[in-house]
Amino acid sequence: MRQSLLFTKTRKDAPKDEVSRNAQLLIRAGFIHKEMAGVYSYLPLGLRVMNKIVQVIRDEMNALGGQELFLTSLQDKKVWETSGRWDDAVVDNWFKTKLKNDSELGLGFTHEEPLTNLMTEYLRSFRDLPVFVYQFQTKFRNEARAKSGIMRGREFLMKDLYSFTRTEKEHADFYEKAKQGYINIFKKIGLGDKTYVTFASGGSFSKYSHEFQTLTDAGEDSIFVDEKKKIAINKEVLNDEVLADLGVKRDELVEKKAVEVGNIFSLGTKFSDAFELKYVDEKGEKKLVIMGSYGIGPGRVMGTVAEVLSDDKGLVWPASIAPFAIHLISIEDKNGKVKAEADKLYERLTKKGIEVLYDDRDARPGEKFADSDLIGIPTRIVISEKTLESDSVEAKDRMTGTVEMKKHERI
RNA sequence: CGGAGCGUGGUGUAACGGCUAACAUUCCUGUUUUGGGAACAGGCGACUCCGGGUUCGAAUCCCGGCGCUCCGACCA
Repeated sequence: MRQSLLFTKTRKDAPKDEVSRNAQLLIRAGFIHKEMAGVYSYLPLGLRVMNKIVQVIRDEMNALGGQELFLTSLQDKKVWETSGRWDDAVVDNWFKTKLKNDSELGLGFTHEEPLTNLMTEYLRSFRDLPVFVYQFQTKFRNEARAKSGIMRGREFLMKDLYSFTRTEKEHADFYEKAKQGYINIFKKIGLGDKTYVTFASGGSFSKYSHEFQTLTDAGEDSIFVDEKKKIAINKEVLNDEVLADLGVKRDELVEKKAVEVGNIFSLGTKFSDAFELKYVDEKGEKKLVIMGSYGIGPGRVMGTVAEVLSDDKGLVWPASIAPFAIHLISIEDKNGKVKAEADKLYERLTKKGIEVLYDDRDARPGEKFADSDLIGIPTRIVISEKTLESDSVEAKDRMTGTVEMKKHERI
């Protein structure tokens, strides 16, 4: 797209009411807009990144056999009373509202209840299982304190997948596949090196759950990392028993700050029991479905990338989730020759399906370069009088800073 | 929810209880300029978060709200 048409502007200064690096950079570069504490709108550049992240996740969920659906935000009180989670004493971060006739509704903070309830209508036989469904949905959580920019908001997008299986074995197999899928996702998104599969509290149906923790001081969790084994233990569950289970030694672990970018969790029969989600097995017996839940917050992932991969000049997006592949910058001359060439190149690349942000603005080079560094598109291509002399363009890698002159036809 | 700090043009800041609320930046007009946020000239833009109070006089002091940030608590 032509940058002259992009309605957002970059800023030199971050707003003073944002301290977190992710919010400062994303706001300065025009990716997000703060509506109120913990509530951010996504602007065109930010939405592009968000959609890229969503697509990486979606591909992996589909590869796991996931079927995408879209549940509602408005939640029926009765459904939640079935599991006992309507009560504010049990769940303290509900947003609740009312219909005109005074009946109460909630805004979903997760979706185990409505989905389990929905499934009772479709699951009958062992032949109907296993089933894996997922969605990208806005979650609402009335956090006592929002913080860290888009890392912990009151309204945020979440990918949540739920597994419905027949046996513990079937569940465990899928759980492992899902874990691997998550590892793939964070690798593709560019957080692989810094993201650790972390053992965390498992609840009543399994000993452990697994969190995907990305190392950053901006995180709010403390984890103990075993760098050799590439695993970690959440501080909350660190004890001798866990160390023995995992075969790691306390003195080989290093405590680090991290942010939880995903987690996977065995639910056992907690919800299927509450909703009587049963199937008939081969022998004609009714059995409870075994469930699991698997979450990733794309917004939090975006914030984490902004925290972890940025530098003092601005954002640095990995190619897989960058808003555009190429930032084309023209440094114009007097006779309009550069502009004509830049226009041509832009059209050519765009026709090939390459995503290009074309800085065609009537601005000085310094401003264009500064904006380009701030926005953080992986490859910057400069076309100017100078490059035209050698019939080439200059390509610069945002992450490494490597500059290369490329002959025009090679582009 | 407990504690701390802060609310002044779009943004970042300044202003002793006293003149028309100042500066920078952004934005608009024009001239000029074009490889790292150029220069010059002119211009737009603020009931100083809201409501009370003290005072001859409040951005400034007091009280009450609301909002934002940070620390803690919380956090499938």
